[in-house]
Amino acid sequence: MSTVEHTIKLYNSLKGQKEEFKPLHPGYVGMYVCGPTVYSDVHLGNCRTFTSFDIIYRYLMHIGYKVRYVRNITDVGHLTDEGEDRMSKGARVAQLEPMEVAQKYTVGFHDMMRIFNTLPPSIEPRATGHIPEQIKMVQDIMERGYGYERNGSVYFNVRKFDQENPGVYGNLSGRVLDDLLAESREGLKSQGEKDNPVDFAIWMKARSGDIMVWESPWSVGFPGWHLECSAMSTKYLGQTFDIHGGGNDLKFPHHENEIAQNLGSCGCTPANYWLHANMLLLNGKKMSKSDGNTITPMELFTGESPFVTKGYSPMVVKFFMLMAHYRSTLDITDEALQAAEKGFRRLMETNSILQKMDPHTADFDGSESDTDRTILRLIDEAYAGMDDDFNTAIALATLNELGSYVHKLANQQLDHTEVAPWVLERLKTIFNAFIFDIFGLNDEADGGDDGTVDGLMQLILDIRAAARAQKDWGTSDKIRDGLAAVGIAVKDGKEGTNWTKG
RNA sequence: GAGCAUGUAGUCAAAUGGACAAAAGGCGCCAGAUUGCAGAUCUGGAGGUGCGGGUUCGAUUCCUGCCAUGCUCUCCA
Repeated sequence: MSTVEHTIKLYNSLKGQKEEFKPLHPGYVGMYVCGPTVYSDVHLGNCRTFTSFDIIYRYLMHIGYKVRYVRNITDVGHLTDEGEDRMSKGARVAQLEPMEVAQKYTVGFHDMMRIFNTLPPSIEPRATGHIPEQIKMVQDIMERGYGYERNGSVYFNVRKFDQENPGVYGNLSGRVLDDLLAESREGLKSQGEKDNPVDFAIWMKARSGDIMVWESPWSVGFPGWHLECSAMSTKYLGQTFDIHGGGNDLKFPHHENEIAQNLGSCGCTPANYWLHANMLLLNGKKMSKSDGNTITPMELFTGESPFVTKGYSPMVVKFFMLMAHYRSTLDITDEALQAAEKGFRRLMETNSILQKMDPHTADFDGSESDTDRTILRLIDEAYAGMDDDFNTAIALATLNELGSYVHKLANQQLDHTEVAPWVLERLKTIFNAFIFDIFGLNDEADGGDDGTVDGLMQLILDIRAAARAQKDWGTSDKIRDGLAAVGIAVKDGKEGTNWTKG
């Protein structure tokens, strides 16, 4: 039984267009997202990808889906440009056990995901914990004739796969196999033991010095990089599932090879919908360690970077990400972050004003005003934005428009009777839902306070109000300036005096 | 070198084959209201579809060339 009333449209990379989302089982969604390779600190770009999919996860749940969200940890098999396992290399460099490296960066990754207030996935499987499943998949692929062994390593026969499944390989990334073959023809001489340069390893025989190795029917070795996602998505979501996500840069070859492996092992397409989050830029350029155009999440938070004039809190960074659509590149600039900081604070304050409002039931005449209709229309627009490929930019813009009604009410520029009690209640519910449940923001300003500060502030502001009543501006301003010095902003309004921290 | 994307005010960014009041929204800027002042808030305003060609009654949107930027591939597991 499905209770989901929303029709979601999402951009399917497989088709290159938006289409209506139809889950395999009504009311349920299976979603797999390629997680990090834990051999170094998490990259800011990864934070965007996982934040984007966290919001997709949250939204699907919000509208009533039961979602199983699987996001893996890759801790073996992903090789560096020099052909060394990334985990092993990390271990060698730091003189640690590979599992120590994996543990260190997995913990760091989890910490960062918590800092960004993302929900943990339903299942977070590790590649090293699924070696038997991966070996089984290699066997299945070989049985179906798409794998061949060379000196203890096993390769996936891309050309044969393409001949028997025309149009599949390259479809996701918009590549033509013949072009790939032609391009790599020059490299024929150095293709090693592969029959064809486009073939890829699904099992690698260990070389001397490799430390992360397992027994297999072919050799002591380790699984190929792309295999773990195929094996683990199959294990936890089934041979065919709804959504597969990841960063845009994984489209080729990683996701293309994943599809080939799944089809090659069981003859079935893995995911119906492929979603790809786009890249983060820094000052209009790609982030790159080699030319110094890069910033880590921690540097962004602390402000210890030449690219920012100050630190920006995790929620500000997250809010900044929400201002763009997940499928667009997003350019990080100091100015844009400052804008996001103000926008975020404003939205949170608007919400806190809204949540304190009482509906005016006493003098409500039961009619529906133009304001009511506008508010309801804007709420629908916010949902319509999210329904249309999770467009957080539209949802956010709509919340801002709704916010101006909140302030008009608070300033008595709009009469309370203009908003029906039930409309106000709905507005309050929707604001909380979008900000906290869907976007996963949190109010950093009121964290960890037991009410002492509230009490103190009340006392101080009472004293100041008394001074102001006497037109004692000296005392009034001394209090305001003193509080400003410790980071508390005092704002006088029609309804009395407000204060905010930060 | 190849494939695929993207290019929207000062800035980040959304949307759209048209007309409407009107190409969202955030930040910045200007003016007014409010205020003891400041802030916040409200109202109003200035400012934009990279360059050229094509399709169309009409193009920011579709096609195409150029330029710029990005991703992937070009060596390999």
